[in-house]
Amino acid sequence: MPESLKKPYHHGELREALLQAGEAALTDSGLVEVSLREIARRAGVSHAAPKHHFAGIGELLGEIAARGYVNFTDCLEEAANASAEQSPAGRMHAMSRAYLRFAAENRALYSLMFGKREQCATTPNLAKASIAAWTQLETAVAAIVGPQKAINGALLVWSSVHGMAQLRIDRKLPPHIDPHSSLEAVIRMMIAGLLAEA
Amino acid sequence: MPESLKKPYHHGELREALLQAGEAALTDSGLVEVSLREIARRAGVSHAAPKHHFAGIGELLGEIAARGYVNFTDCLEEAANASAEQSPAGRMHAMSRAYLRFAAENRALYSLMFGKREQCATTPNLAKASIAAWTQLETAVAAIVGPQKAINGALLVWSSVHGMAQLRIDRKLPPHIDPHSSLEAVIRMMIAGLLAEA
DNA sequence: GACCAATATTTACATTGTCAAGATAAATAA
DNA sequence: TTATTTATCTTGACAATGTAAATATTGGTC
Repeated sequence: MPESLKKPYHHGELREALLQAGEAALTDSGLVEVSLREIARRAGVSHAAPKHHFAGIGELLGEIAARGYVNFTDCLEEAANASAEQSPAGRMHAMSRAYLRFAAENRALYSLMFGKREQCATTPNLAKASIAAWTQLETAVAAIVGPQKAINGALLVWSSVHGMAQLRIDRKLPPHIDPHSSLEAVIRMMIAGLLAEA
Repeated sequence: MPESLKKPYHHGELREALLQAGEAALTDSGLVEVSLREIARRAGVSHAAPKHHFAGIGELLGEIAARGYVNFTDCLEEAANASAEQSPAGRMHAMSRAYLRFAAENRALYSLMFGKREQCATTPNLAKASIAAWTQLETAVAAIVGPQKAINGALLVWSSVHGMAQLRIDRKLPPHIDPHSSLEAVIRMMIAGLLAEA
């Protein structure tokens, strides 16, 4: 074996490599099946190597979730700005659609971000990123119902969209329901509920 | 040790005992921590004894979830009938409140029922009980928006109430939010969204 | 060049879920 | 009543996991 192919004892970028391997393992194996040892295998290191970069699997998952939140917030922002209808309600509709789309396209990551794995540790990065997401939502809602009722309004929005996303991911909806075809109607009703309060 | 205290080799009612021990373990240890071996310990039998009554931990959890659904459906029915306001919207409000109450009082069981543990197997009992719950909800919604729009309406209701319940259980709401105090307002807005569609 | 701290590996241990092989008792048949 | 079968429970084993401790290797610093 030539010297140039021998893998070095020190990885060099292991922390970043573990985060990426973790994200890949998440989409491949699913949230429940993913394990610290498997992530280490994917990164090509021993099972105990992650210890020097993360206190445990919880911290690793927490950092992955934090990165997920950043991406998530960007997606929503982008969708709102790209919306044809630039009224507050129109922007909210676009954001809701983007929310559900993100959840459908990142099932395991979404479940991790929103509590399906209790091992996931609330790291400072995660706390910051998740608060940013909430603030974004609350701001968008305030543009509809005013700052006074923004909290309750945001709770309605988040609850309905999160509930639908999670029920869909977990396949807990009865078989005669096609969530995709009902999606627009549910968002419309939810916003109607907001407007009634405004 | 007197003969009368010596525990018999055969339990006699192990299946039922395991279900009850499982429910108890669920509320004590939480959904994530609960294990088949711990349930067996609680029931006072060896770790492999459950095998003769349940194919695996998934089946045991599935049966526990099924019993949870039955209890859940009863709670909602009872709340709707006990409601002072007997209009369809009033009954729906009472049911929503009962839903959130059930979730808050049975956190681990609720999370089990609604998909937080993928190991949970969909046994025939579970399938039947969960469909009954959905039917109950859809009927109550149909009384508000008519049978035509009942599916989408029920999806809105279930999504918002489930989302709020799960976010609360997982403590994923930002600290400045007190879900309990927002509860009534969110339910009201959700029903307003329904009525707007009617 | 010697030393030290950071980073990886190896080994070990307590858990878990599941399976296979025995032990025990209850039900059934002779 | 007695023998046999069958259901139930225990014991022991296996692979897998997360975590911790001890060891090896390397890069940076004096």
